Amino acid sequence: MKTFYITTPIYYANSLPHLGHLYTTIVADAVARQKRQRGFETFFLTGTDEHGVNIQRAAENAGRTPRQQVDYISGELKRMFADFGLDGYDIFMRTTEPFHYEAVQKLWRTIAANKTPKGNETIYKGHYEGWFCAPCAEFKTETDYKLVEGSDIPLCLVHERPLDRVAEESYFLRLSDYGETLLKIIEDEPHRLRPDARRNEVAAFIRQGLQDLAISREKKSVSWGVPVPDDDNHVMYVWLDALSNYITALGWGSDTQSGFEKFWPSAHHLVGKDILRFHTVYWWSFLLAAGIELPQMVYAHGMWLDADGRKMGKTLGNVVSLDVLKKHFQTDAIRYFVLREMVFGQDGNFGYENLIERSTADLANGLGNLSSRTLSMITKYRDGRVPSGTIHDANFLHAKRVGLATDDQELASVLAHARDEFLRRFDNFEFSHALETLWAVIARIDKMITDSKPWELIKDPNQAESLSAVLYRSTETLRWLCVLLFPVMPEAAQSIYRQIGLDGDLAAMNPEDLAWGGLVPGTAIGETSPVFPRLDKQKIMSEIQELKVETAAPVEPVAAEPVIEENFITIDDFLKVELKIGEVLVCERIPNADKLLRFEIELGEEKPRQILAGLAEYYEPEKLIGRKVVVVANLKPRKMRGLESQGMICAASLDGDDTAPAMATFVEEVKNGARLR
RNA sequence: CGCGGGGUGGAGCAGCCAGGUAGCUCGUUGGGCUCAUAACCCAAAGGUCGCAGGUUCAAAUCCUGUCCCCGCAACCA
Repeated sequence: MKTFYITTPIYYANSLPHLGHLYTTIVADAVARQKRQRGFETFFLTGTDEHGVNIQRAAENAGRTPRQQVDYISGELKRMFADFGLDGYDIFMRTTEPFHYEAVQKLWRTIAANKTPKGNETIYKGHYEGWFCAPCAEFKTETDYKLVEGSDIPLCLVHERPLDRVAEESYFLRLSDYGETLLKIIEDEPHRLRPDARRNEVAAFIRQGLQDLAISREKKSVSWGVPVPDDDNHVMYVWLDALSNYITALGWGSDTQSGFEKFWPSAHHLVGKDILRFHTVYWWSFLLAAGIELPQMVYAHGMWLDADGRKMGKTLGNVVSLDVLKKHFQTDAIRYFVLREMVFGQDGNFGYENLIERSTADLANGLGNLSSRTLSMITKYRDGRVPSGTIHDANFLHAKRVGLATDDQELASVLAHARDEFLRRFDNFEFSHALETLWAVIARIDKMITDSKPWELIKDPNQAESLSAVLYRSTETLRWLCVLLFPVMPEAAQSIYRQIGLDGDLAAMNPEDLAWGGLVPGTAIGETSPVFPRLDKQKIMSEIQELKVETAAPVEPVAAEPVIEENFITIDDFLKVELKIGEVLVCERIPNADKLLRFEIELGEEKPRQILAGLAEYYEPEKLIGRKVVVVANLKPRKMRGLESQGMICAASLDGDDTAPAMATFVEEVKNGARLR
């Protein structure tokens, strides 16, 4: 039997579910459903990655044990999946499962027993000292962190949080020996890494040269993880532990490997483009080192941006809320939207308004309306029974007169072609294009109905067969669409199917077996009701707005009281800050810096001060020369771009507002060096 | 020359890899129709496919250069 194995990433159990989790899982769910329809024995994996120092921290912050933390998050994720009808997975993998521990340890041993392609030991013990970011789960080099005034501990650029200085014994995987092998695979077997643009990116990364990879941490610094075999002092690095879930979940390394043997050869990983490197360079190296076949495909999809194409983030407040989605939208509409809107592999825009518009245009006005008008006519004109589509010779002329084809052949072949194209596109992960082909069919049927004017045919006894044919063709097309669309919108498809009067389970119907004429004339249609209720855009948008205000509001009063108290400073505190008036003598741009301006400022001291400020985006340097400015004169000097900045220029701006700041100045004449107080 | 993505009618996008009369959705205007969830159908207006070269019988598509926008990185006390 044909098999198919599809995975989402296992989601890191340190934060609550968000749109990204929902999206990848919807895609995997749709693919899995279609493969099942088509007779593939399918295994669909999702789950949580539950180890690492970051989860230890998240647990501490929440006053939980790590175990409670991961139970909580994986519970929330399961609940979210249930809310959105994503219950088709075969395993909810958790890396804290005992069987996973055993299997990962076996993987470690297997790797250690092998040699690299260059004949070296795969794993060796060494020392690593560096700045480590727990959320990223990786060591940071100079270019990956920033230093902040008054602290020797750098911040991670991604997470804006202090790094840990990690100087410890560590096991390393000799990744540096695998670069050439990896490159060759990427070049010779391009289907394993998609889409193309991402493949090039990964290849470029490998060509830069691979560093050996630390694959363990000392237990004393990280205890929450899988122990390294035969060394009590070490715990596995979280990526090795996490990535191997894709095989341990199938039983690799256990007594019963049959699942692994059956499904692994057809493995397809869906990942966000942010974790592609881990799923190719690292994961593939682990597999190569262990002598295990590589997955068939790693597909990196894009990210959802907001309606204006900006990255979603808490600071911008433009994050799509799963609660809002659940409250206001049908899950099938959401599923359709994400699959239709995003060209798979590229980034896409997600706004509630886009979702409403597409739901209205494609689902309510398109598919829903076609179903509605067809079934309604069958009720009114044919006593609720699907009529025969046959037009006999005697009525050919009548049919031709209203522009109706006398047989079904053309439509049947259009549908067959659309079906093939849909499946081909779907197989190729081109969901958006796949769906387009079906909507072209809907438009065609709408046109057939409008052109043949059933409401007039009903008045002419000679056109009885023409009318029946129109209704049959439309209904039969709907039947096809239900089978094809089931993976994308299971509930709606099944609902329309039932309304047509059919009671089979679409999950088990192979679209490849669809044949024109499968709908038996005489079938009594079911009870009809709108499948996609019309959405009132204004109403929904204002409700969403209210919800935002409601949820945002309560935070403030609670925080307000104590904070204000703390925010007062004494006059002594203020006098510590030496604010002086200075005159700009020199102002110029600094090469290779977009934001920095270099100033020389006369403060009534022996020498002018050199001060750097991030104003280049807002001011013409030449125009600032001669201007009086307010300078913080006793700020600790700091180097930027290799130049020392000996103070700071005061300017007004709003937090989170990226409009131009305004430099402080005076209306009256002030002498250089005058102090503000 | 830091890395990547993108510039196609009013808006959002597809087409580009495998050159051959520029397409989709929404919007606008006019018309038709009434079976249908104020829906559906037709028609029209609207594009120098960022710009400049080149290859070619033929370029949105391939090549070279260039400008602009968006992420990321650097830089912003």
